[in-house]
Amino acid sequence: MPEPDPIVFVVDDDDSVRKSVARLVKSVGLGVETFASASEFLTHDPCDGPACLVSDVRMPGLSGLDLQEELTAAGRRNLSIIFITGHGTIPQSVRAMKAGAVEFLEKPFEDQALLDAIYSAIQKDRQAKQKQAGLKEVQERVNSLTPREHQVFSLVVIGMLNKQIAFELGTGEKTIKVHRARVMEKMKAESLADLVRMAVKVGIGREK
Amino acid sequence: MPEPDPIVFVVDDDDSVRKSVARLVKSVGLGVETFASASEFLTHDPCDGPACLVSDVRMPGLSGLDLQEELTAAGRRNLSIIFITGHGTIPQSVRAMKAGAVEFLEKPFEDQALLDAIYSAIQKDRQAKQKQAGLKEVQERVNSLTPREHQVFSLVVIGMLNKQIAFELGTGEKTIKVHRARVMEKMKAESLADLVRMAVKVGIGREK
DNA sequence: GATCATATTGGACCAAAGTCCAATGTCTCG
DNA sequence: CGAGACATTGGACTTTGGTCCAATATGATC
Repeated sequence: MPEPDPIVFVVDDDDSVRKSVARLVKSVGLGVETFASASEFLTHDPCDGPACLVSDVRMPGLSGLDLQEELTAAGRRNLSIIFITGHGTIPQSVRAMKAGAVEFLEKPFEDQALLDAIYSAIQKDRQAKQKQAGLKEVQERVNSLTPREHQVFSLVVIGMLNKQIAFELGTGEKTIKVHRARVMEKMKAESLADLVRMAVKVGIGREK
Repeated sequence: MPEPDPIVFVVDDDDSVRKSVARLVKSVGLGVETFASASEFLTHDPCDGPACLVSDVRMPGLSGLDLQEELTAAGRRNLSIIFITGHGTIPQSVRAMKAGAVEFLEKPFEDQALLDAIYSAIQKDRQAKQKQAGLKEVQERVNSLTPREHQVFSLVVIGMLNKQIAFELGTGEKTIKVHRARVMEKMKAESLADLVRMAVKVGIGREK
């Protein structure tokens, strides 16, 4: 499947900044979409492909930091963010970085500095999205398990024997085998090792 | 095993700052050790218990940021760092936070703000040390494996059958069983699930 | 040469897990 | 009420893995 081209979202109330950043981004062949306010950006649909956000800090209405908070609170997307600001403060930059921002640039900045940050942010976003896609895939398989299968799954991946599981669930060993086979099939696991790796991924059975 | 009391290391060239921070830290019952320069701190032995570092940014000789770099380069310890500064800049704070600093405070700051940062840093340090201890434990077991055992280990944890492993290594299935049993014993794994979890921890056999 | 760790193989046997077939329940839906 | 989907349970059998025993070969070290 061909990966969509990376898109850079630009949020700034200053028209001239939007335009100049957009021009810069386009000049290196990246896609760009601009927004005049944080709330405007928030109405935008999340995108599938790799992306990042370049946002001003100080804006009428929602600030850039508020926007960052909204995005992480919404949870649905973990967009990599780069802040640019004319009159930023250290507490602002610290807060932004703590919340996971990739870069915090003071105006005026070198074009290359912004581009470097953008490349880095997109790369980070790409990896995050990839990881999340894998996790979601596994999570869906887990959700397709019946309650009983889920129990068996949990006990199998912490190393319990069928016999022990049967005792634990108050049933026969033969029964567990069938459940176990269904789990392997539904989880698309080719081996127990596979299954355990998936369990680790979704955080099942960390401790005994 | 009783955990040692947390220690706060303070690095600042200003004697009065060292003293006032030390007093503050002691007042809440935490241990404290002060250093007048980054290089002085670097000669200090790494400590086992939970700890954190409060450092000035601007100092004669090695700066606080240089110190941070040295510590991460040395690699031996991942101390949580809190920076305090009288005349810091945004680029400095961004660099510090990118490098993993817990907090970056401008003087003057509230006592409580520093204490909050210290508690947070110690907590983070505790978790990091705990995780690293677990990892080191497993890594040492892996290192105790003979070359052949290591091969078998790698193949077992990606889900291959003894028969397949034997073919892969050009030897008999019976032999693999012996190696496999040794691996389980040396790795102190009680089950295959256990073994796979350890492999995930040390990053062996992520992909097939 | 003797000792030790490592790698290798064999046999006999048991335990565990996977496979195939069959049979209960327990739902919802028409 | 019956039909069908699904979860659940069981028996008989095969394959795989683990365990106990023992044995050989190789290389390094002392």
